Amino acid sequence: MQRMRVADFSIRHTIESAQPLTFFGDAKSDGNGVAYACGSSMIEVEQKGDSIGFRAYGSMRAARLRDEVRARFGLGDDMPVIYNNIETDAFMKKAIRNYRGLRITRNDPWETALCFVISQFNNVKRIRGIVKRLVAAYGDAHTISAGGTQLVFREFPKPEALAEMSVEELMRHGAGFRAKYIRKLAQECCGSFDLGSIGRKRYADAKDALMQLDGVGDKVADCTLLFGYGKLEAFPTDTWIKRIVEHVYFDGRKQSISDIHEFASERWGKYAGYAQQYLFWAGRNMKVGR
DNA sequence: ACCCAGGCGGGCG
DNA sequence: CGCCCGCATGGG
Repeated sequence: MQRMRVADFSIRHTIESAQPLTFFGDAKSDGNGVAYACGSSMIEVEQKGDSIGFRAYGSMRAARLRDEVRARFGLGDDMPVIYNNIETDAFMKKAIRNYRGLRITRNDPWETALCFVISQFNNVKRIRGIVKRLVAAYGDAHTISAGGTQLVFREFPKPEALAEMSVEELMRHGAGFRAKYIRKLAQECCGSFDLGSIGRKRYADAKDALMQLDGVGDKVADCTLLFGYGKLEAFPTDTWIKRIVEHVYFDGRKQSISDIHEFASERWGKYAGYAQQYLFWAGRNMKVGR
């Protein structure tokens, strides 16, 4: 078990706030830890006060594990600077007070894109169920021995595994009308579409490229850029964010999606993604506009 | 029963 | 362009 001191970090808020880890990781019962598959390794992270402990089952060197955990949970983000930039008003101030330590996680782009393609016109509980059934059905299995007992886990399914499944087969896991998008996304990602090149583009170009994919629109592209590529200026605008922004900043007046993008970009700039996650989680838990 | 969910593509004006 | 509609499925 390695340990690391952390400031301005809450693993609970981070893993509960409907990020990719919510969809494929398993939270500890007390909410202060999570286990997730990272390639062929299983990683466990838990938090006690201002330090985290973490370990990997499977072949992962200590230095690589440390880098993975640091990157995955956004522990390199300068939270005092970010808070200073997004604490623009009373609502944001309260959101930061209530959810301090919530970080933007950085996940595998393929995993992120798939999770958010599944998220469309769906709810968090069902998204998680569908993702976990896909992992159980199509993820490569690994057995690890820990203290005399054996543990089996499955890694996230590779695009190659999903690409060869029929739409009907994928629908058996409750994916509904998204099954055709899942299949096409998988085929593209193990075919001509280069997910690696997206990260090297600037935000606007990367978004245009992602939106070429069938089933990836404005919102899924922004989620993929934020949680998969760490592009913190992305401001995913779903029904919750739209309603919250209209309620908090426009006195309830309806705004278009592009109005909201423009507003967020002007107000929070390169940290709009962080503002979005605090708005989303605080507003959703307060049922703003509901 | 009815409504909605971290939207998207297609068709229309 | 902007607007409107249908869409699989299951929980509240």
